[in-house]
Amino acid sequence: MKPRIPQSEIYSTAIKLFAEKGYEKTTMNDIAEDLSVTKSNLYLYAENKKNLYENAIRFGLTRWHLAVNEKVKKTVGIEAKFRTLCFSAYNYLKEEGNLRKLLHRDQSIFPINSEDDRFSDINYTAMTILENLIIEGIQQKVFRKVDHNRAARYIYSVYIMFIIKTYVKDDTTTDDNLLDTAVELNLNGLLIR
Amino acid sequence: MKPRIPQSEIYSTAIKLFAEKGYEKTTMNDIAEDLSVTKSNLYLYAENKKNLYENAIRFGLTRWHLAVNEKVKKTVGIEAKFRTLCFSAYNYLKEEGNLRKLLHRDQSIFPINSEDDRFSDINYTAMTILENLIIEGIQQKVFRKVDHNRAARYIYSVYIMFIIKTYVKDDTTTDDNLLDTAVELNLNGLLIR
Amino acid sequence: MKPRIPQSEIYSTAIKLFAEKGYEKTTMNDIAEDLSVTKSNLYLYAENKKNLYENAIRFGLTRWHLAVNEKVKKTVGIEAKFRTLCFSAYNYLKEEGNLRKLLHRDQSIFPINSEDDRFSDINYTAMTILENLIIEGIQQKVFRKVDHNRAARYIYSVYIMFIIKTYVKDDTTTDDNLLDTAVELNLNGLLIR
Amino acid sequence: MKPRIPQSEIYSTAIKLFAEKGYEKTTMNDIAEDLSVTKSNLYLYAENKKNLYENAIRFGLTRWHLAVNEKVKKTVGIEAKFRTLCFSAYNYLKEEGNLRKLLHRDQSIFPINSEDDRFSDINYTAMTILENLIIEGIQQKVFRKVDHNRAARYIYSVYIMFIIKTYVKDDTTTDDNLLDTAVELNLNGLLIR
DNA sequence: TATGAATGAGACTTCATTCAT
DNA sequence: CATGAATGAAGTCTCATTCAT
Repeated sequence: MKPRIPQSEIYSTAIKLFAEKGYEKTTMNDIAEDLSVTKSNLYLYAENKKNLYENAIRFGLTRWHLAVNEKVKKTVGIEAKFRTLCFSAYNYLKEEGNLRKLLHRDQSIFPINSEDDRFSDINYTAMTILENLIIEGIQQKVFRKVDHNRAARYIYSVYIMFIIKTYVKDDTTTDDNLLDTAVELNLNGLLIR
Repeated sequence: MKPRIPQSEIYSTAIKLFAEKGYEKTTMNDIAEDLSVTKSNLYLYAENKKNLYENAIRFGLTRWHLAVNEKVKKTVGIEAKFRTLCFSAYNYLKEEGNLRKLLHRDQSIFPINSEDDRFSDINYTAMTILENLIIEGIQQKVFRKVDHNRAARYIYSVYIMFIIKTYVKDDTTTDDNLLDTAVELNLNGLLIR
Repeated sequence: MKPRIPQSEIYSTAIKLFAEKGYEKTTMNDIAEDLSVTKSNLYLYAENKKNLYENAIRFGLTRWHLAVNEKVKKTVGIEAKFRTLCFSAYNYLKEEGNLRKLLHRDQSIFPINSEDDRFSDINYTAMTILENLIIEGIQQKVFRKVDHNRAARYIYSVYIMFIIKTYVKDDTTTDDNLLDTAVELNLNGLLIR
Repeated sequence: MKPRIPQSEIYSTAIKLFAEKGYEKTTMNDIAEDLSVTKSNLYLYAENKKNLYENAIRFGLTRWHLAVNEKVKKTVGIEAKFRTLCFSAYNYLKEEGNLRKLLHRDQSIFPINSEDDRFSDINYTAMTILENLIIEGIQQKVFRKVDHNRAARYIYSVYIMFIIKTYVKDDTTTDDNLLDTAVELNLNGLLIR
């Protein structure tokens, strides 16, 4: 008998298909077939379509944040951490094309306003990492005394938008320099001269 | 007998509904009803749903660009023109909530890369306005010698993203200062010091 | 183009099929096919399955009551009216096998308690005819002074049950004498000796 | 290891659930869960759903009849036996709400005609008790010379129907007087004056 | 004996699109 | 031009039943 399908596989597949065809055009059957499983079997793992969609995104975002956080932790120094945060988040999506495409498709995943944010919990943790970095920078007199919460929210969403849009299709051909510029720009904006 | 429905009315209605409920959730019937017309009658004006969607967007974008262009033409001086471009585009969307919501929903309307751009022709004209402004600025030695095409593309999409995301829901409550900052930042980046 | 299907035809067909196979086992497709119509077309006439079911019953009951009422009106004399009421109700179902089978299947159509009666409005009119008859009989000193409401409710439901259960399958072979006995028994119970 | 589940427990549970939600709406899973058993395990005890349903009813009816028969045996005198039969059958259902509700739901369990009676064997024994009582009464010249078989069948089903319909919902609030009246009425009909 | 997993058949419902009038 | 009616394809979801362990 086939082994239990791991949730991660289900979510990965769901992300892949939702990314490729969009929520509406992706049928539960598509996902089931891709998993070499019957549609009804898929319903053992997913309560319903919407649910599967949200959970898959949750799964993808969390994995992304974990990876980024890992890198940031290993870095020393405020400025360096800031750059690591930006670039590792960026590079992760370079690999995970499906997640990227999904985020690209469904912009509502990252609302600039925390109200009506279905993933506020996840987005919150991510933003908190950034905010803490800014706070730390301010305390260390590296950053200017900005409104750290607003600054975090702003930079967070700008990067998200930026990252998502910068990539092209499936290939990862992209203009890294654009990000360089953007990061330096923002970092500069924060630094005390 | 009911008069021929003007295309503009059809497109406006389509934009409104697609904006409110999204492409998939909006039915041809919804649109027809809103126009006080039967579904079958609507098919006299629109080849099919996808077609109607694209044409409606085309219509909306064009009207937007025309309005912006009008304002820019009336302005004198490179820097002033640049600012007018940004702010009038922004303000237009403040009024046209439906178009804004539609753009918000379907991010693929503004791909950063011209390939796979369904509206490349329209976006192209818009970007050209910007690019010409930059070229003119360079010629007048007001702007630095940047890659004007790339700069235009970049600034164009950043503004688009920014504008779309900055608005909140239906109300037009927004943080105008954020745009101020962004505009000045970019303008500064272009100017020769 | 095929003409609009009359509602009565839809209801008749629905009654037939629901009677034959029961609510759950009857599919919308079955009904549609029997009407030589597509399933989706059927949905133009019926909001949904449950709805169609209830309305079909409503239709059937109403037609039944109208027919009975017609006969009663033409009859003279309390006792005669009482008998006409019982027997014409009985005979009608003899013809309308489908309605009978449906009532047989779904006993909840005739709850002895008016609460939770989905068809209280229809059942009410029927019972009222009976009750008025009893009231009239009491006034004319033909019937004993019974609690006319309770008596009506009791007799109504006993007859219903009786009538429904007495018939056999499709053929109308039945023991008319049983009804004779029952009617006389109840009539006797009401009469002043 | 869990002990073998007694059949009686399975049937009781099945009756309970079928009574509450009806045949179609009750899933094998519901029953299994209520028994704290897996669905697949349930299939060790029940061949299939229909089968389980019928056997559960069989079980319930038999237990009912046994209880009633017990009481009747202990009673002396034709008339008294007749009353005991009616009232103990009635009172038993007062306690066994689930069985009652099930009978209420599925009227086909008691067809007035022995053909197409799935439980003819069980109903037969019950009716036989009644018929024998009538025969005995006739022999003792207490009852009139009626067609004992027909009388038994008639009275049996009227009582069944009556009993089932008289109860209200879950509570056992009911109009006992109605039954009194009915019993006396029928008994009167049988007695030699 | 027990069970988690799988499945196939089917249910209801929605809609873009066409067609006959 | 206009439209009511019809349709077909597809979509989500449920469940009795079986199978491999």
